[in-house]
Amino acid sequence: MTRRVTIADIAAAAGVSKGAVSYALNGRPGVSEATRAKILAIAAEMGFVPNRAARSLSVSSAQAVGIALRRSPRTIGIEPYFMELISGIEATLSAGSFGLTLQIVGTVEEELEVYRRWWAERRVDGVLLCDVGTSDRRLDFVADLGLPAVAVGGPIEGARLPAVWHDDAEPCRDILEYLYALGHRRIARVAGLPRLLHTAIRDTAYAETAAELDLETLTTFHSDYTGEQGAQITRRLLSSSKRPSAIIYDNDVMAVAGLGVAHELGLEIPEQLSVVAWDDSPLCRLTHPALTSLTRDIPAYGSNCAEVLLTLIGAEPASVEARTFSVQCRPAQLSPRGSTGPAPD
Amino acid sequence: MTRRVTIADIAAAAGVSKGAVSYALNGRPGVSEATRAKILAIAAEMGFVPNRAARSLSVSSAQAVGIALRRSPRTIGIEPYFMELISGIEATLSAGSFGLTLQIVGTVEEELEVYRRWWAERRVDGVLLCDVGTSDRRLDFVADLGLPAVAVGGPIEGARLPAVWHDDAEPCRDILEYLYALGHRRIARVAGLPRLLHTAIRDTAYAETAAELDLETLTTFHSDYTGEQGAQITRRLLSSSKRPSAIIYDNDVMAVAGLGVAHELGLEIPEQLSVVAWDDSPLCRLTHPALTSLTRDIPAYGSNCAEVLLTLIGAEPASVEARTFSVQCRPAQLSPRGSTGPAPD
DNA sequence: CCCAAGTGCTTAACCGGATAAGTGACCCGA
DNA sequence: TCGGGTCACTTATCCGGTTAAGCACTTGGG
Repeated sequence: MTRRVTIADIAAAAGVSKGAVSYALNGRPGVSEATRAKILAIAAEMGFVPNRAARSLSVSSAQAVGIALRRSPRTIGIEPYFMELISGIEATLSAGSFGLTLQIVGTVEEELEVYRRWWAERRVDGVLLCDVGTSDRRLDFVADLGLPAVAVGGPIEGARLPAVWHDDAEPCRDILEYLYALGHRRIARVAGLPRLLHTAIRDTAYAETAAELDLETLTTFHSDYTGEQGAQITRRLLSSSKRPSAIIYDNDVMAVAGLGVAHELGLEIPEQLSVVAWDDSPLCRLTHPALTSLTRDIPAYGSNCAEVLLTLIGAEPASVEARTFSVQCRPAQLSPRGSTGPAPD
Repeated sequence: MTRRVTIADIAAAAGVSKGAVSYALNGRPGVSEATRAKILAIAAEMGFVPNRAARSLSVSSAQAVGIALRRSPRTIGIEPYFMELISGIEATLSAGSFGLTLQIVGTVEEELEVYRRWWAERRVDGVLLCDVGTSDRRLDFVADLGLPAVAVGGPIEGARLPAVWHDDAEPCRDILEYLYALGHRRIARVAGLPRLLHTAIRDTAYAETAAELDLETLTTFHSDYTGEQGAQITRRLLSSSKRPSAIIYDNDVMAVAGLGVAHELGLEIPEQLSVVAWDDSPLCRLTHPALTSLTRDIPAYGSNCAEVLLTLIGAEPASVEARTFSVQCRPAQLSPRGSTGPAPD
């Protein structure tokens, strides 16, 4: 149980003052190169690591960013998306020697309260807002608070904070045109929560493309992203007299559940039904047949978001451009696999 | 952009000294009840939240615990286990107003380095060690460091720190006896990483039970828990001349992948093959047929671990019992579903 | 030769809390 | 009436860093 080393210890060992040690360690002028080298050597030898609280108190920065996730404990694990996102975020943060603070909340009110507390406590220097909604109270809330934040999703019109997002419209067109080319005319879509921004964007894009092509029907059912609802909606869809020949799911979990229901009903995939999933996670390759899906690099996306947040935190408060710019990532690419094929006659 | 309120602000507003405010807010003697009430009222009105860094610096506690996960960014999302665990941990921590710091690392060396840094920085008051191995360098490392830690897994003989664990032997017997009762005599097992403690425990338990029952064969293949390896091993197993009539998987992801391979080979489940999965996540109910699996309450498990860690952090350093006790949780329960049935003749 | 500027370091204040020690005012009992 | 004890608060110091200000000492230009 070694004792923690402070700059006072180093100062004593080097025969200089605390101030000189601080200057030397932070690469600031005020000490000669010879002294600096000596201090650095002693610090390294003693295994010095600055006390985070002391530094935070001095420079008013926590060297940490926060994420508050609004999910139920039972369903949070099933979607690979978040862990992949967090993993990407974390990679960038730790490269910049920032920490990641995670909190799971139940309601928006709780989430806002968490942001307020983090801000007041100075526990984090900024936050990442996930699950951006069409009208999202959190955006103004954190902006009013003056808490640096980046929206993981967009684009957001009139935003007071940066957003990092993928174009969702293009992949929607890609999917529909692909299915159309395969001969599908009756298509169903099991969408996510309607209050989420990307759901709304996809809704519009699908509707527009469906109108351009001469599809017979494109019916959309909104769900809560869980396997249960995905299965339930699929069961209803496949039992109806006018069964679709293809179903598009807004996430991978519902697509897997839908595939299960198709098996349950004895349908051959892709001969009798084609299935497409958003968010290509390893989950899409576990099933048989493997799921045709829209591939995005989620860890890279997380890294992007974290980079923008770090820039924002480091930026001068005056630079408004830095606060409202938004980054558009490469749109998702369609990865055709075994779950899609020509429409039945 | 409101300004943060400090105890000096409250002191000025109440017409008392900083010290009196501190006593009042912390419920310590030293102020009259009338003054205390007045100070509390003013603090509440001004929306006071103590600066975390300042308090940490004074009391030498970070009010946070850390988790370092050793996983690749690409596969970290697929296993629901971790997110569920974290969610349970988080619930307990935030109830005790502790924060959770998460870091993802690549190697053991990095992980140890993270613990050392966290300790030196005083960024966390304690850590949770996941994926406990049969001979785990981390246990001694954190103990030597004097960093409070709880092992998420066990039991660990001669442990210098508390462990929270489930009995894994009993469920192993349950599974084998259940499959035996269904008439299965040729059983295969796709196990996890052999270096992990619970894999070793299960290895032993299966071997013992297999010896008691008069099973024809129980072959075990070790894997890395990924769907790829699960699929690959399953493909080999099912293609062999002496095909098992039942396969037990050490996690849900491999079981789902195995189910996919069985479909791919045209096998009827459960008529021709029975499948059992460990760790009943929502994933097990997405497939068709739904997977028979071993149900544990992972969020509750996480909560338990966090509680033990909080106790440990709060405990007097002298109390050795508190540092080495271990908590055994309710063993996993077998939840039979559609993926298991009588053995074929 | 002397003053100004620069170098290299020390000193001390500060961040925002916690807390030991100090200080009156008051009460009580001998 | 006076010493001792308690109460209610203030003062001052500390935690471990950062940083403005101060201070010797060197150097160079006029």
